[in-house]
Amino acid sequence: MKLKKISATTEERIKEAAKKVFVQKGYSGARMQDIANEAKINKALLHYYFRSKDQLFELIFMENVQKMMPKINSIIDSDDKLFDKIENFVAEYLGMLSENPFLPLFVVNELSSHPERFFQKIAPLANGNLKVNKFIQQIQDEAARGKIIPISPVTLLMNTISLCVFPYLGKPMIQFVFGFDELQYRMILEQRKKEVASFIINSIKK
Amino acid sequence: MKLKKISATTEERIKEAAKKVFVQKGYSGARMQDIANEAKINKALLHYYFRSKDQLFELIFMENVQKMMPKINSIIDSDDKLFDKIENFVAEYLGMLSENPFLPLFVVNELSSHPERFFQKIAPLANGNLKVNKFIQQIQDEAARGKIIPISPVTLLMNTISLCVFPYLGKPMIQFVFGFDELQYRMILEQRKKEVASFIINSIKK
DNA sequence: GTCTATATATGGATAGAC
DNA sequence: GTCTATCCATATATAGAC
Repeated sequence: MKLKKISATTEERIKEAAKKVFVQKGYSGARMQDIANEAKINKALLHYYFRSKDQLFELIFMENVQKMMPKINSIIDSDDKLFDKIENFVAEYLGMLSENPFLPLFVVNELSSHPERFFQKIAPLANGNLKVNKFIQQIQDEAARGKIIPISPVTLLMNTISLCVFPYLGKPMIQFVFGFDELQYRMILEQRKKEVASFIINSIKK
Repeated sequence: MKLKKISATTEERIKEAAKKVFVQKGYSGARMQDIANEAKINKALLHYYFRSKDQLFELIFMENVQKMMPKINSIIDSDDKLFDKIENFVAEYLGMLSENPFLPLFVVNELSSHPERFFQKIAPLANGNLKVNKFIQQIQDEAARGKIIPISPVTLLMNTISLCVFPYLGKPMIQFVFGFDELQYRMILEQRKKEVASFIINSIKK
């Protein structure tokens, strides 16, 4: 019996490969040859599908950045109670990160080294503005009711994101400092899914 | 009256310039020409002082990584009480970061994109192992005495480092998401020096 | 030590055959 | 659509004058 085509289209293979290489090496570290090798195709074909390195990068970058915002917004802007919201946020965010472990470094790194690329071309489309109004109100309400300590919403959000994201950004550094191997580190990341929310809630609970 | 030479030696100027450029653009993003311009000298002179880009980078990288470890160790390994230790650690660490705001991205980025460079050549010298024994003992003791919730020392340290470092790594991202300008962000970073330690202590205190 | 000029290598991009 | 061969710009590195 004839098998259905297993391999993805060339275009898809290139995008997969490009993501892998860009994420690993950053824009300027990545070589078109690396991407071609990774996709097991010829270098010229990259240019056939995506005119230039710049265009290929922008596409990959966009596709991946855009994944992040909507999810975050829908949680931040939900009607859940504050503690539930924090738990949902952490669960959702860490889940997304464990599926895209290199995305934060990719974003942070390229945002830092080529801010102009981002702010000129990508930011206008990405609509990066968080919907924080409801969230701010909740924090103020809970503080007024004496349920949590007074804390600025920005601080709370920054701390939450820090606790979620840093272990992915700092993976090699942390592994080095603590001496963890890959398996150990994966277990630690897994365990954090349980720990992080309660760490945050503890710190603001009265 | 004859003034003492104000300008640093050429070698020093190159190192300053190289740090600035490498930190800003990463290894592969940095151009020797950029460094030469920054140091206001000729490109050839770079090679005269430091044979190759690779060697220059390694030197800069090393010098900066080595700054981090000893300080951290001396605090972690001190005889201070746990809460004091956390406060000292955060104060010291955030102080260091505010003097070297781009160092974390530099380290994390290069560690991720060129792990081989680091692990082969740099790690053996840097002696990255944290002295955590005393710290572990303290946490276990305090938990046994019911002063803090049970928490793994690794988790506590990772969270602490996350809360300190991430705002520097994710600066452009956070600025974009929250819409902060430079001044606002600097103020937020400044404010965190007061907030972070108590956030952590709150979360583990019973 | 510092410069200008140049050699050499690398990597993005294109031409043209199939 | 996919390949090989090639072009061309850029960047590292060196030679050699001062």
